[in-house]
Parts: sequence; structure tokens; C-alpha cells
Amino acid sequence: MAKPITKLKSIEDTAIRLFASRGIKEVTIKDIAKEAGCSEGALYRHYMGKDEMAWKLYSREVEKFGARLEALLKGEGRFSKRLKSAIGLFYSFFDEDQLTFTFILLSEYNFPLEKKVKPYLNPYNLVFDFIERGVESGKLRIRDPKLGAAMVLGLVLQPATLKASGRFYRGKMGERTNEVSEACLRVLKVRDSATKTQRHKGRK
Amino acid sequence: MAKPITKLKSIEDTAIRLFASRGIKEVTIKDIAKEAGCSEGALYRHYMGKDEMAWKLYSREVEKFGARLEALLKGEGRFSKRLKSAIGLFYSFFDEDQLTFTFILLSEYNFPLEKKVKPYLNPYNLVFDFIERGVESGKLRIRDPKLGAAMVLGLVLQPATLKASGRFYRGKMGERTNEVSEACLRVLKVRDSATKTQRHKGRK
Amino acid sequence: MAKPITKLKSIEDTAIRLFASRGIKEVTIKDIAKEAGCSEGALYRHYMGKDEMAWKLYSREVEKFGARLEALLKGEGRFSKRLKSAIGLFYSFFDEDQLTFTFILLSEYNFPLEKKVKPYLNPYNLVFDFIERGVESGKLRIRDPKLGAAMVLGLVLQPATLKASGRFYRGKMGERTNEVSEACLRVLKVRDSATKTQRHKGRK
Amino acid sequence: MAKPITKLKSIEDTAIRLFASRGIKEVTIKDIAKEAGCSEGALYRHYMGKDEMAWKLYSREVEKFGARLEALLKGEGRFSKRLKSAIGLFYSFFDEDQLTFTFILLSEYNFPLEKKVKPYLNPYNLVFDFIERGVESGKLRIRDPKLGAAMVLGLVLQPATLKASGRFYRGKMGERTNEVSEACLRVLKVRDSATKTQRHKGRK
DNA sequence: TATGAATGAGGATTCATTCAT
DNA sequence: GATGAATGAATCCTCATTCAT
Repeated sequence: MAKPITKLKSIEDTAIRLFASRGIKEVTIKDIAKEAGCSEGALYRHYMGKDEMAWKLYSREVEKFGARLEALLKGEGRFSKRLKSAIGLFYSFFDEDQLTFTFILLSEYNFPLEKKVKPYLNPYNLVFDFIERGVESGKLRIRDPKLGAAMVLGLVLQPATLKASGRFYRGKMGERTNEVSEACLRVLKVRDSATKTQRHKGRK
Repeated sequence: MAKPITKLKSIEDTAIRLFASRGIKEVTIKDIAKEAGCSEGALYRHYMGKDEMAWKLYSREVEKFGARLEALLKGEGRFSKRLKSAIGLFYSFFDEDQLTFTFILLSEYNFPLEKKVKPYLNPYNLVFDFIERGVESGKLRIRDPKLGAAMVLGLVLQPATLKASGRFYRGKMGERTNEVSEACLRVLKVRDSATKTQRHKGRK
Repeated sequence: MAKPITKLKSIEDTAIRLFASRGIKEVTIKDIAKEAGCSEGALYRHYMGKDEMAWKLYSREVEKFGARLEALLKGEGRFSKRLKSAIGLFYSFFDEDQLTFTFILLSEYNFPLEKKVKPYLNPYNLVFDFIERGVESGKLRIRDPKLGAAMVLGLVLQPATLKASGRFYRGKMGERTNEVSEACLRVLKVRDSATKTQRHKGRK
Repeated sequence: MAKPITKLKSIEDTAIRLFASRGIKEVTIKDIAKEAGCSEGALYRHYMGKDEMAWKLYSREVEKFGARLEALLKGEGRFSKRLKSAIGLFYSFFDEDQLTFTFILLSEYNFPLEKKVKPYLNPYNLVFDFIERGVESGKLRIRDPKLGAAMVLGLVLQPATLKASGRFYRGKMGERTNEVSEACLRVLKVRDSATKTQRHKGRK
């Protein structure tokens, strides 16, 4: 156990870090090899090429996150509670592994359209389903769940994007969970007791 | 005199179209030349190189939009009215020139950090200033204008991003202006008559 | 007309020469560029890659030769006369452009099977058709034209192959045209006056 | 003790098969290891490297065949009989182990010129010596034994080459031994009783 | 001993940019 | 000017061979 028998982890960590900070296209195999402390060819034992590596890392991380998100959104509890937990999950992911979060955020549109993560682990789909169920059950007074999901996702992610690019406050994103969650509830026109309470507090 | 103008326009239109659909990095000079119907060298008559071309087109379009946005956000009228006009501007830009809109959206993080559009025409700055003035004047009951601006921008842009990538309804974005505007007002906790009306309707 | 505006000819000549002497696989782009006096990238203006270049040169030369062969084999005159002319053509091709001849000989089995020269210019097909017509018209007393064509081709080409690899006499292949032609006539059991004369002479 | 022998055999069989179907250069160590069911490193236990392996396999097979050929060509019996046996040997080799035959045929020009099989087991040399002795003893009425050997070899091998590449009849090559042998006798202008009989039959 | 990850020296290819015509 | 062939540095990738485990 002294030495790892493979440099795969080092390669992957380095790749995610570089992809996050410079974008996939700007990172060369040479860069990764140099920073991972291995030869350029080592990469090809584990991946068919740079593009495949980028996609595999991206989909793996998205799906890993998607699995955690699914557990929260499909779990027990009031709508508003689950939503808040989900946003907490987004932001704790950001705070704990900003590189991976940023990698995901920035890479989304850098893959061919036919490449798709598993649909049932796709965060956008999960959020959409969650909101659609909320609309159908009458808990949300908005009309269009697709638009609602898009707005909520943008609302949640844009502050993180801004922070990732260094144009935001220094604190943890987790500290914003409450404010952002309440904004989401207002966007979605949620009616359950938590929201009412919220509004009362807001008014006083 | 018409001809050279036309040729440059053809190059720029082609470049924006290709950049929007494939990303700057994936587009070669040869691609642009072929589709614009000119030689590879012709491009260098107008721009110093591909990167400069991409940046000039990007900053020009962002600033052109920024100028229109500024006129609305700094204009007369109630906060809610101006916000709605601004969102209408975003979405009519999208509907009328989706390629350019997409080019801007996707290219934002593809330039070196030191490249910056003129700050007073930067849409994010304009939105931030607008919201900050709203907070300062007491029209918005949120605490952090930076967070508010980020949330609102994400809320507005994410539906457009989704539509640009083909994962949204077929209609015009302009049709969503009302819903999205109202969501923004709720996010920002605007207090002026328009919002109140909105809430009353919502409660009944 | 002072300078050629392209180095294509130089590249192609060099490529054929190197392919002939070392085999396609053993020749690198760098080798070709160096000997052709150009950069490595120059090649890619004219061909999509090394493999495509090799195939294009191969098929072009085979087809060029095939066209000359066709004119002889489908021309006027007795069977034996045309056969002899054809063999003369093979050997004068060898004597005049040994590099190209050798390139063709050695490269035949270095291409994927689905790559095919135009069938009506394929020398093997032309010889086969020629012999088949001879069999059908009763001029040849062999049974199987396919076998006959294969034997004749091998008989004609093997001496050239040997010579190309430096394991043969120094003289011109053209000097062997008569002996080889007569051997072919005997293999094919040709009956027309020329052959009979030949046999009489042989017996005395 | 059976196992290691079997493993080596599996590597060699696989190598010959892959070399025959794709050419030495196109086959990688990884390919061989995968198809032979062993590790990449295992190969280096038996050979110093890929090139050495290819050459050892080639020369071993050529010499094995050469030994059998020598026995026939230097054996007893009329010239024509021995020639026919030799051709039978070529074709039964082909029929019984087409992969090895093809490997030999296609690999001949893929080794450095200084690599040579043992001269007294080299099939070309054996055929040349055989024919030279025939010429010297007056059994063949051709002048140039080197040309004769080349013609005969080409005549015999070309049909096999064609068959190996799938462009020939389905039957066994062995069925062509008679026709090909007789063609060789005519090429070589053999005079011994067998030939005369042949000609008589041919004329009727 | 057997494995297969890693090496590293190339090799093919790309492509923004230059420049002779 | 306009053209597009050529440049050449950078990039991705290959693969025989080595070697730590």
C-alpha cells in the first residue's frame, strides 16, 4: 500500500483541476502529464484519448452528484424542506470540491450533443421532475414546470458560477443556502406552511 | 463600396454562426473562409488573427447589447417596469438573433481573464448597479445586491440557454417575459404597486 | 514558370521513391518532407493523410498503367502479338520507371481490402479478360482462364520482382521480353501461326 | 511441462495468424497478447522483441518448408516427376496451413535485407539449383536458369497469392497441381518422356 | 514468475499565420 | 488586393519495451 500501483487518480485529479481552471480545450496532454508527474502515454492506458477522458470524468461526476441529489429530492419531507436540502447539497458540493463543481459548470456545453449523462441521474431532469410533481400536486402555483426548473437552476447556479470565476464574495456558498432557497420558493410560488411562516417573518 | 462591406459582414456572420454552434475552439480559419466564400488570408485583412476576431466580435456584440440595456435600466419608470423591459430586451435579442445571443452565452468563459468589455456596458454590471440602486432606495427588501443580481441573471438566462441547446419549447422566448419578470420581482422582493397586484391575484 | 507554385510533384516523386525502397509503413512524413525539401504540413494541403496519399499514388499509377495495357490488349493483331506487346509494356515500364513499378509491386497487399482500383483499369482484370477471350475463341487450349491469368502474371512479374530486389542480372528487363513472352505462349498453349513456328524451331 | 509449451505455441500461432491477415507492421504486441490470452510482457520471455519474433517465425517456417522441398528436389526420379512433387508440396502446404503460407508470402519484403534464411534451405535457391542442374544436364531447353526459376516460382506462387487474398476459386490448391506442373514443364521446355506424353494428349 | 502500468521516443496530424505569386 | 500553398510549432496519439509489484 506504500505506493499507488497506478497513477490514474493523480491523472484524474489533475485533469479535473486543469479543466476547471482553463477549460478542456486549453489543457494539453502534456500539461496534465507534467502536473500529474507521469508520462503523456500513461493517460492512454486508462482512456482512449483526451476527449473521452474529459467526457468520462464529466459524466461520472455529474452522475455521482445526481445520485445524491436524487436521494434528497425523492426523499421524505415537505417540498420546501427538500428544496432547501437540495440547494444545500449544491452549495456544499461547491464548497467542498469547487474544482469539480466548476469543471462541471464550465464543461457542460463543450461536448457533442449526442453525449448524454444517464437521464435519471441528470440534475436538470431531477429538478424538473421534482418541480413537475410539485406543480401537479398543487403545491406550486406556477404553470410551466419546465420554465420553473430552468429558472430555479439558473438562480441557484449563477451565484456559484460567479463565485467560481472569482467575482463574488469570499465566504462559503453554504452561507447563502437560506437566501437562495427562499428566493426559489418565491419563484415557484410554493404554498406549504414553511413558506407562509417565511413570508410572515419577511414582512415583520 | 458595397462589396467590401458585404464581404466583411459575410465573414463576421459566418464566424458568429460557427462560433455559436461549435464553440470558438472548434472552428478553424479554414471553416470560416470556406463558408464565407473567401480565402483564408482574407480574414487577416480585417483582424490580426482568429483570437482577436473572436474577442472583437464578442465585445462588440456584448457592448451593443449593453448600450440598449443601459438605456432601459437607467431610464424612467417604476423599478418593476424597467426590469420587465430589460427582460423583454434579453428575450427579444434572443428571438431576433439567436446565433449572436448563443455566441455570447457560450463564449463568456473562453477568453483570458484580462480581456474585459467596457465595464459601463457590461450587462452584469448594469444589472448589479440597477439592483443595488433598488436596494439602496428601499424598493427591494433583499440584503445582498450582488447575490440578487446573480440570481436574477441566472433566472433570466438559464431558460434561454436551455432553449439555445434545443431542450425547451418551440415558442419565442418573448412569450415568457411576463412569467420570468414576475419571478424576478419575487426574488428581489420588490415593493411597488405592480408587485402587490401580483400577489393579490396570486392569493385568491 | 520559373518556380513551381506547388511542391506537390516533388512530394509525390519523393514519396514513391521512398515507398518503393522501404515500404509504405517504414517511411515517415518527416522522411518525405526532408527529402522533398518542404515542411511536414505541406503534404496535408494535397492529401488527407499519409495513408490516403499512398493509396492515391498507388491507384493513380496502376490505373495509368492499366490504361496503356488496355489499349494493347484490346487492340488489333494476333493474340500472341498482343501478349508480347503487353509484356514489353510491363518491362519497359520497369526499365523506365523502376521506382514506380516497384512501388506498385510491393504495395499491393498493404492496403485495406475494400480499397480497389477501377476494375476496368485493373491490370489483373485486363489480363484475365484477355485470356478469357482467348480461351473462348479457341485460341488457347487451357481450361481455366483465371488460373491461366494468374500463372502468366506471376511468370511475368516474378522476374521483375527479383530484379527490383537486386537479386537478378544487371541488364534491362526489356531484353527478356522475348523469352518471357514465349514462355507465356507455352503456358497458355496458344495456337496461332507464331506459336507453331516457335515450336518447330524449338524441336529442331 | 505441457503448459508452457502450449502457451508459447498459442503466442506463435496467434502471431502468425495476425501477421498473415494484417501484415507485421499492423499487428501490435497488445493485439497478440490479447488474442493469445497472455500478458504483453509474457512475449519477452521467449523473444527479444517483436521484430525478432517475426523474423524467427518467418525463418523457421521458411526453413522447415525448405527442408521438405530440398528432399523432393534433390531426390530420385525424373525431373518432371520431382517438379510436380515440389509443386504438390507448395500447394499442400498452402491447403494445410494457409495462414503460415500467407505469412511467408506477404512478409518476404518486410525484413531488412541483411536478414537471410539459411541459403541451402531457401526455396528460391533450391528451385534455382534444381533448374540449373536441369539445364546443365540438357533436360531443359531454356538458356537462363535464373530467369527460368523466377518464372516458375511466379507461375506457381501467383495463383496461391490470389487465393490467399480471396480472389480465386474455392477449391483446394492441390487440385491445381497437375495443370500448374504441366505449365511449368512447358515453360522450362523439359524433355523427358512424361512431357511428351503430355503433349500427345494435349494435341488430340 | 506473470502482470500490466508506465515510459518515452517518435509519428501523424492540426492549424493559425505568413508570404510568394 | 486576393489567393491558397507552405510553414512550423504544438498537439494528440502509438506502441515496443521496461520494470515495480
